[in-house]
Amino acid sequence: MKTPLITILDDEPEIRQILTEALEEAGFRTQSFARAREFEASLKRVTPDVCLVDLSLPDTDGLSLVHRLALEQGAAVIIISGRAQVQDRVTGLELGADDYITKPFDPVEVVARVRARLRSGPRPATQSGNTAHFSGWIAHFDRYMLEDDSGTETPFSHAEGEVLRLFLDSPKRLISRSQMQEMLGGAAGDSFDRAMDVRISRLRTKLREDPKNPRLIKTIYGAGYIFLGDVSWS
Amino acid sequence: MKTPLITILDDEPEIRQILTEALEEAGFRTQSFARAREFEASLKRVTPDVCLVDLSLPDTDGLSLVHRLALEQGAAVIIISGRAQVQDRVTGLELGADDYITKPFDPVEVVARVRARLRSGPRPATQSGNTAHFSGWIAHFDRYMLEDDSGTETPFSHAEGEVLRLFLDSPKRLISRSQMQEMLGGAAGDSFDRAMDVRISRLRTKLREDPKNPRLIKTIYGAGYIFLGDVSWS
DNA sequence: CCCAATTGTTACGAATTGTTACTATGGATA
DNA sequence: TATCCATAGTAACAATTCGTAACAATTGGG
Repeated sequence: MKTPLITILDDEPEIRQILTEALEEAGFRTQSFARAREFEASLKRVTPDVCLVDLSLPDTDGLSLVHRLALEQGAAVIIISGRAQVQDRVTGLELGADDYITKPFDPVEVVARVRARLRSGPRPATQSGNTAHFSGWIAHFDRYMLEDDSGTETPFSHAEGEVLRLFLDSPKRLISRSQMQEMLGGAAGDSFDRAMDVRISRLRTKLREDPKNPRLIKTIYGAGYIFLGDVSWS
Repeated sequence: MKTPLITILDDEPEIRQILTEALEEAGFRTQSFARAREFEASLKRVTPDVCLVDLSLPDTDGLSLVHRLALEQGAAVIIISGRAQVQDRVTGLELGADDYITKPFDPVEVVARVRARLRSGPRPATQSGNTAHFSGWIAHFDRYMLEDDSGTETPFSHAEGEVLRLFLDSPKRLISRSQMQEMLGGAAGDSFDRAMDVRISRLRTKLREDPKNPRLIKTIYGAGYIFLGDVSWS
């Protein structure tokens, strides 16, 4: 994993320096800018992992900048602002910021919040894609088609697609039976809903899985299922 | 997408009510709990999208709960705490919380921060904390596989994994029988649950242990078990 | 209405887990 | 040391959960 890149956008040199120092101490790469114009220019070349943005900038309306950032870039956005009213924080967050820190701040806390944002991974694409790649397969949810590594396509049904999407949205994590019931049919009422087993069985057939020796959908007896395999959406 | 589920864990009824009201007003489903025990019981059935957790709970150490939540569950964790020191906030975030809100809070801001967490999607599968090395063995909890020093892999079951994880979380410390009952099934109802012995016996078989001459799981007659062996997680 | 595709239901075999029963061991006591 | 008994190990059995084939119900198109 590359060392994450954090960008700082603030017009006060002192703030920039404090943040830069603290972040580099913590092992991150940093870039800092005083004005939005330069900041946006740099975005065309590199994509930071987290952006720290001060709202009170001379040359732009900070909020609209945050809005565009949050929408277009994959970076997490943390607002650092002197405006501490609840209303300010709420509008900042509603516009798409991932966190809101008020001045004066403690650099240690800023670093901790940056780490928290990095942990939660890259921001999901604004348009959640409907094509997923995993372990040699491609699932086209727009066409209900499953494509194997040789390019052969097999159709899958709506019910199968629901289960598959559930797995692809939470790979490498235990998904309990009741969670599946809730997210899919919802009618979990009395316990024995074997329909779910059958759905999974049919999906497994299409994925050419052997449940005794699963490469993708692993059964955890008494607990649920885990989807192994690295998923990327596009 | 179904309406997100937010769980609230706080021992003050008033706080629970305020948060429940605000969140339901905002269109979320909610569940609230006063004590960690009930909260954890419900986690076995459903996975919330965001957990709001008060740290000052009567029946558990809130921080370790947060740590487990963040590691094991896919839910985002927001700490709500009366402790407002920077140091408290930093340790909360470092342990895996996604946000930290101090009391007194404005419910509107809480809702905005919950929305921010939902935007950033489900927490990515925990890359770290799922693999343990010990005495030539490697336990892959993400795949339920046990790898010996020659690289041969053996699957272990959910029940075996629960016991193994308990040992690996507290190596070289006495683990009493009642502790195991409590942490695992919890169904310690009538006293002598030999199921635990059987679980351990089966785990020992997989670890190729001779209980007469244990290298890893040592029985302390009348007291419990001790896991010998140096464990490191990655 | 008929047909085909999809989905749910039932039934039975297989795998995992809990329970019982018996054996072995540890530690106390005389 | 010999004896007793509570505790632990585990083989054998029972109960639970899961996989899936076969069949029934539902849906949608002619």
